[in-house]
Amino acid sequence: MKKGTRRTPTTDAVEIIRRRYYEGRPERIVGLAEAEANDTVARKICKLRKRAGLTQQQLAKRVGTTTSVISRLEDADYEGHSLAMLRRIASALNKRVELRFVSAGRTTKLA
Amino acid sequence: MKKGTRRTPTTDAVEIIRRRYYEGRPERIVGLAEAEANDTVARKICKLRKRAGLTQQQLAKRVGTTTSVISRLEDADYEGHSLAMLRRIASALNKRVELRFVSAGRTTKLA
DNA sequence: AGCAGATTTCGCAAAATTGCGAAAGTTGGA
DNA sequence: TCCAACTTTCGCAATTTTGCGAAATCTGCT
Repeated sequence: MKKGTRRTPTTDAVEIIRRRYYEGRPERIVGLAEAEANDTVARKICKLRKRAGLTQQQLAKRVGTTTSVISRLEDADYEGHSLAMLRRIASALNKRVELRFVSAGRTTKLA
Repeated sequence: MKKGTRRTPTTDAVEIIRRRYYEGRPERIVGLAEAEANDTVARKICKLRKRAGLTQQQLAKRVGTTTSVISRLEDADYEGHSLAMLRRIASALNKRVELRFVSAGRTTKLA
């Protein structure tokens, strides 16, 4: 990569698109980020809990909180998940949170 | 799985261990969760940013925040990452956050 | 219908994270 | 060494998430 005078020149397609769409418009990024299905995290927690054969109350006890909190976390509209809480839940189920930044659009395949 | 009278009986090793160690001791779980290398998330962000050839300031602009915030997120000792912020960062780099709850200890293999 | 267990919703206080600017500290090159 | 760019640290306000209990809903079963 050459050190650009103004800015690193790019031949990267996604980078070009990004510049067109988001540069100088942080709101868009924030919006995008929010919009992107958190939904999934909520469902994951829910499925995980059910798969473990636990009620919200039982999970709450293990996590060290209450049912209302668990319920909130499992709510598809909830957006406020913190890594800390996700980890607590994972630990309570003998799991571990794995985080990955993958190229937009692409879905990671597991072996 | 049979429906247990009191509680679902288990032959699952990790589940047995979990019961011995954590049941009724939510503090332990919280502790474990905190201890578990957040470190990694910080490094991921840092590497990701550098790989994209950006300075903290440039990333900050894209994300819609300041350098001090980025610096904090990249600090290995920082534990307060929120999914919302991680997503904003991912979006700013044309990526997406993928979250997974994997069995403790096991490392996921990619295809 | 009536009951017991499970989940959701409401409200508010406490705690934690983000926002932001300024100052201090680092790093690399001229 | 000096300079410019980059990163880290500090403090505090603003916003957000968690904690928690009570009441309202929902579900499945008899």
